[in-house]
Amino acid sequence: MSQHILTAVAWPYANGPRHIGHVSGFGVPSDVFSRYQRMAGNKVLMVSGTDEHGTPIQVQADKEGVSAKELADRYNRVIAEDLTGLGLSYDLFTRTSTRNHYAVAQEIFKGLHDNGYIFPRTTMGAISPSTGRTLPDRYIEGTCPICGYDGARGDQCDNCGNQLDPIQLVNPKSRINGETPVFTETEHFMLDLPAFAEVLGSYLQGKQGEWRPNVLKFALNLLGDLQPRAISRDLDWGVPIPLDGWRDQPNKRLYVWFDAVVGYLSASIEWARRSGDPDAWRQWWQNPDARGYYFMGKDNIVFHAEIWPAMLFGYNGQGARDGRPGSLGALNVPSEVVSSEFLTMEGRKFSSSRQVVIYVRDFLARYDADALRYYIAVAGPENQDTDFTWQEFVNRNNGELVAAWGNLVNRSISMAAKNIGAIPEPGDLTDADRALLERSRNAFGPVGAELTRSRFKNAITEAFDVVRDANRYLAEQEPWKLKDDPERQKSILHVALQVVDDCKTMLTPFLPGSSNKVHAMLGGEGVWSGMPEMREVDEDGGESYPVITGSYDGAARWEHRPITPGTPLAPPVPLFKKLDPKVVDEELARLGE
RNA sequence: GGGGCGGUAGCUCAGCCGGUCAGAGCAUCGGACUCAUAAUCCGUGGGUCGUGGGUUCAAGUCCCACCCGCCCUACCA
Repeated sequence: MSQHILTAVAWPYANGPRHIGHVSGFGVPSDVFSRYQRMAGNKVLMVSGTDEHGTPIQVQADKEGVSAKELADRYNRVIAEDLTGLGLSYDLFTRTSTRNHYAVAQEIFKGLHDNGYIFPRTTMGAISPSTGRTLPDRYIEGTCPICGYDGARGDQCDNCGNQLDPIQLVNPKSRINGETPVFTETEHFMLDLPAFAEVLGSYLQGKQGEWRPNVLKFALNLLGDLQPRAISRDLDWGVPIPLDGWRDQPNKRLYVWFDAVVGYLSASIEWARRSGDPDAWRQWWQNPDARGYYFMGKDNIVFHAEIWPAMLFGYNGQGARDGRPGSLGALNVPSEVVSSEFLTMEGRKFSSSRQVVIYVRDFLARYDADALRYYIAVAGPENQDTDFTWQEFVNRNNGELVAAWGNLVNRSISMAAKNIGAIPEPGDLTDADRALLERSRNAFGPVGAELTRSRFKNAITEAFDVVRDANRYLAEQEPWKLKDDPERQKSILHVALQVVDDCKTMLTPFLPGSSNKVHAMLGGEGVWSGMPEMREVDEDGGESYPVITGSYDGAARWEHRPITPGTPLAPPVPLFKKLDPKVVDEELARLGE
């Protein structure tokens, strides 16, 4: 049964290039999932984009002497290029600075406001005197009033660990430019999260046994202490507040997190419009049978398991104050929130400033996308923090990707091409032949089941078990010794090629680029698994910007597919590059300290 | 300070509701093979499952405390 599946991928923040830790959290897992779901026959809509508003981008732009928009333009493009290079199959990867996004974010705000879930409140805020902008707590530092440590930040003292308010700091200073912040009354809008305690509670309870326990436990725990949360800031870079008297205020904008989570919806709407059917998004957002899967790193659980559902409930009129759905109609809340843990780099936290980092761009300049995808799938932070080391990367690449899978493909096709020149016709099959064929064919079920549950490590490990069995089969059958028994040799090679084809199919979600190569090497025609492309678009003739999109309805299906004897075979080219162990030292030398 | 997650062989990691759970891959060592990017295949050593208590007939697997690492900590005051 075909199902509509929304793959909502966390929006990378456009204040700089993204590193491999970022894409290990949201990028690769969401793409593996989406590719599998498409192969399984479901209608996938995979959306994301760059998150471009907020103070950190403004601060970075000020530092570089450019406007926030210019900075966002630059990194939007860089990030889009990188994600395309990784082969992430977005149906639409857009950005939050589009007119469409502004309109949709404002619509959600209005819907929540109309239903009474947003209210104003006067608070004390720190303002930068030179810019008039909100100075976020963590950009203020001073002397800790509790322990006297003089590098305390406005939100917390790193020395004594106490949580602070910036107004408590002795001698507060802006970390941006050293000026003394002014504490002044300012009016902001608050989202009334307590009004959703009940509906969120039953929503989350209903996910028991379905979501990863760490996500659910975390979200349930937050329920105990829901407080109204500010959804506006004193800043000129962001989405204006769509209320009379506020709309035109130059220094009031929606808090970046509020508009960012709306991006899933606005991107879906943008996608629909570009696809020629402006209402197509409704199939993923309003069809009760549709499912929405959200992928992110663990730092984002609160927004996806708590706040975004609350916003949707409020928009639908399903909180404590009831209400009615906004003009878009009632919207689906997330079916599942899939969170990754964190990747560390050679035992340390990623840090751009300390050069403890490898950017996606730099990685792809030297290594293949599938090599990184493989590493993240098999050794990434799926259930706990994991460590990326160059040694481990080289080991995995050379010992597993190249030596096990790449070599199986190469030796099988090579022998068949050399001896027969085509996919051979099998003769009578032995027990060993049938055992391997069944083993391979029967793997689709369990591997697919793991993929459905987002258990990617288990899935790829089980697929690789088949690869190992195939290598063992060849070692036992020794087809290279059967020059005087060509019929038996043909049968063996037929079996080997069939299993290579099965493995290629099962590895497609993880390794789409190399699977396409195997498809072609085995004489397959047409597109096997579609790859993303960047395209320049605009809004009604406005400024153009890049998006990632693509046609992913290739031939790939999640099923055993009989190979066709007689299909001509050419000598194969190696699937993957074997890495010189020296790259470990070279890469380590690039890291800071 | 509060909440959460993790600490399992040299390395990277699997181990849902307690009872073949002490595992996989790589690395080491020994052997086989040569079709293949010196790849593959077979065999082998190695861990008191962070520490200390407790519950139980039985605990990496549950409870408590502690140590270490990581994530979150809005609003208000």
